Amino acid sequence: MHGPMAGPVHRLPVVRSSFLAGRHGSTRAHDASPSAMSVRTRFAPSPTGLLHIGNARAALFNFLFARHHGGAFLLRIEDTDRERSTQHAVDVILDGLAWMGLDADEPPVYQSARQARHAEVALALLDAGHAYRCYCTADELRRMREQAQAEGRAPRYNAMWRDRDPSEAPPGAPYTIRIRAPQTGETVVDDLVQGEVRVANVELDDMIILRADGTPTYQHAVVVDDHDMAITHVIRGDDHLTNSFRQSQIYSLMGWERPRFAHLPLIHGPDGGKLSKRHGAQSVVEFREQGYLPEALNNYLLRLGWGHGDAEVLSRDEQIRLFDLDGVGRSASRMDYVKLTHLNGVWMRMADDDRLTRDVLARLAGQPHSEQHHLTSDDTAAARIRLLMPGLKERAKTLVELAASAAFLARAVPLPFEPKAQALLTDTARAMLRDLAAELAPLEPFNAAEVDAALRRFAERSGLKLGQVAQPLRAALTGSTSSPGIDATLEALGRDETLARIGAVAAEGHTGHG
RNA sequence: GUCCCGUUCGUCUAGUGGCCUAGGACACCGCCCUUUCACGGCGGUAACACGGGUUCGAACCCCGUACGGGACGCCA
Repeated sequence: MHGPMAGPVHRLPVVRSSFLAGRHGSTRAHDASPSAMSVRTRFAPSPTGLLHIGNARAALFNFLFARHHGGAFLLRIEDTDRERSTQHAVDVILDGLAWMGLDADEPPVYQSARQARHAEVALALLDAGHAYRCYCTADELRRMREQAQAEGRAPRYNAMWRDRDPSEAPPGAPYTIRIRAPQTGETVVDDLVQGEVRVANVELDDMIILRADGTPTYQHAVVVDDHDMAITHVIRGDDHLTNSFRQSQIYSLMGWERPRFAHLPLIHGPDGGKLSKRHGAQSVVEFREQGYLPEALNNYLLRLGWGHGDAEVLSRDEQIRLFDLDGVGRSASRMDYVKLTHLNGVWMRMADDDRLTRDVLARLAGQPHSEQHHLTSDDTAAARIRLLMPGLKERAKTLVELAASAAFLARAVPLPFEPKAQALLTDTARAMLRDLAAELAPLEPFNAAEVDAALRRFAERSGLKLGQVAQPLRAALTGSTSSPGIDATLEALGRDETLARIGAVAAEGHTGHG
């Protein structure tokens, strides 16, 4: 029945209805569901060594849609282009998805492993008369397109082998298999985002489904795989909208039920053009390196092109509860790094202090430090950073900023000073700090409350404003003019380190002008 | 070139014929809080692309124009 190429049937495990019945009570019926079947979505990237944020957003929407409807989210690696598809490229995608918290519910499907099945379906179409052999060479096709375009027509295949007898072909000549597409009427796709989109069938030509070397084309492989994986909703980028017309034809020729389609508007750069390197990060690994939290990137990507009332900051649970396709906009949106950064600040403030401390430590360890600024032992630094983290995280918008703001806690005297901090350390300030040290030394316990009380006491006695005491002190202890509250900063540093740092500055002033 | 899609503050959006003298968020400006810097609070500037219809009434419905985007491979 099938041609010689038909190999073993790689039919994927299709969900058993018993498995679905009564699972998680609320698989409520929804307009978007083609039938009573449980929702199954997929993310199908081709491994190019990059997880672009456009793709990441598509993955997120597929994930959220599946979860919202109590269905399954699957992953398929479209690695039919063997040259570009390395294991490393696949790992980049897997890592990125894991970091984003978008785990698939079943093991990933590798498209390259399913070529026999793709060929089997193509041959079935051929046997049924829904497809035919085309003996045109690539060169002929190219000329055909050029001529059509020159005459103001759409660059299409002219169907020259559609009704010719294969015996007219040169013996032994290589051939491709083309679909016998309808030449009249129109193909309609009722897109869940774009609405009803229709195109006249004369605009579509007889596309190739099996190449001369027996491998499937993208359009064909996608349809066969989506069908075998029992995908109910194909949610992908807008750039695939016209593909869905051609893919629809394969579904109807095979007599398969079509999935519902949802085409998401694309993400542009801040200037409205294509997202490119000069705009900033484009891939999720870059965002991770630049100190963004996955919660923030998820939240931002969700709100880019989707809205639900005034909701701005959404946890994963809220996202799942509120997400649906009717909230997706129809126009392209621009990437706004500033807003992403703001959202990252919001999520950092809500983040767990231990987790942030670990990340900061890792970032500090990875950064080269100049030789004259030695680091204290990791344990001491970790304890100080963890203690001050509540104040630190309030002042940073990325993990990179957070690490930079925490660096002073990991350093040993002498500290590097910012120019503004240096300027605060005048001779009078150094003298004042010597007196202050005497006030601080006996504090017991050496905590924020005691430090605060001591500073106020000292300022009043010296006839100084709090700021006149706190700012030079901050400069001496941190090398900078900004930090968390000075009382908390002292507590994090501890008595010994506080006095050592004041001493280093005071002594320097003394020798410098003695 | 052909086909398809889109258009509300600078940006992301709410809005599905009367609730809109168009709401929220980021950014920006001002004030408050304050030991710095942030956070936070209060207030402000700022938009329905344009032109025709339909309707008692239009940001919302229809048509056209302009602008923007996407697709047209033996790539995915």
